[in-house]
Amino acid sequence: MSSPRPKLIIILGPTASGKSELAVKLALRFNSEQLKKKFGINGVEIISADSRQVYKGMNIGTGKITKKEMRGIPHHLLDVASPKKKFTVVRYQKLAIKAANKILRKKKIPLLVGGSPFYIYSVTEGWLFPKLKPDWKLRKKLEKKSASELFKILKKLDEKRAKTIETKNKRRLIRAIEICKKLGKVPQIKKTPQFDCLLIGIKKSPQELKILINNRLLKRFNKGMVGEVKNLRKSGLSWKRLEEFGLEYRWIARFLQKKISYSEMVKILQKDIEKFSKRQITWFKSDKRIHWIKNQKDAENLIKKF
RNA sequence: GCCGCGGUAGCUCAGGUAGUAGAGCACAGCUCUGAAAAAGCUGGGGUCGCCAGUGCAAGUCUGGCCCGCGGCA
Repeated sequence: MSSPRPKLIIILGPTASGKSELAVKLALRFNSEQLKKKFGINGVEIISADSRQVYKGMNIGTGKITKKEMRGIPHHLLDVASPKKKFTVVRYQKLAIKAANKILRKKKIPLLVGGSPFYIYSVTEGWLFPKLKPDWKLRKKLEKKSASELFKILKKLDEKRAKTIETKNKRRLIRAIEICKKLGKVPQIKKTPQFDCLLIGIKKSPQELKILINNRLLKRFNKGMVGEVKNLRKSGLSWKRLEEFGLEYRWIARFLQKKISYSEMVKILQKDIEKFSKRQITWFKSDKRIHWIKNQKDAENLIKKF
């Protein structure tokens, strides 16, 4: 047996559930002299686990925490990439693990906070992704083929992977083929978890969540979210790129292109964010390790025990 | 009152020549091996406006009635 793994606390939950705010409150609490002494730590720092907040210039639409709201708590992995460039989960994983270790070296506790399940689990599970960068040129070529054609190609290259892959999901099929072309086969994924994780989930009823999403959306528009997208456009982002970001960026882009009206945009966006939150919940729901909490006190108690 | 057009899933609508109904959206559930706020999958739902007629068989043909929309008077 190796020495016990360092501790990592994760705050997760659907969008608009109040993760960022809770995280700051918890951090402030555990930064108090009393608790620092009690647990023999130097405090807490926050690492964002959000696949869109990593981009510079995407603030209102991603609900990125402001300097003021941070209340002096250091936040990592915000604004670490240009929206012009593709940022992927492997890059995130690397940076997040690096940040966590840096925090631990200061004898502080890292608090991973966010709602991007794929990103969160890449860190907690320590997935070892196939060591192969995306080949965008190849992808573009394969994109022209139909799903069934792609499936046939994959079946020839790697029958085993073909058995478990979704036969109509072109994006996944293309990635699998990409891997086969370079590595022969799609390797089975290995896990090397590096941290001892405490997973805390924020629980909200569907009705509650719907209201929170709606109110937050209107607030974002009032804060100038449309202007933010215009600025991104001005800085050289294509409509296609904005489309890729999804949700706010996708629908505002369509509105700015006059493909939909303002009221349509607001209505569709509201629905789309609700659907997104359901997808997040689907992902978390099957994870029995998550402790679902109702309030800050529950979280504090869990962390103290941990 | 007359003439047109329409009444099919919660919504918008497809359904030559009759053979017990489909699509998109919505809703519900799910997947996740370098785009993950991405990309996909599965499912529940309809006495086809009402009544009668013709046919072995009627959203589908015939007649009547009801409702909505447009036009004429």
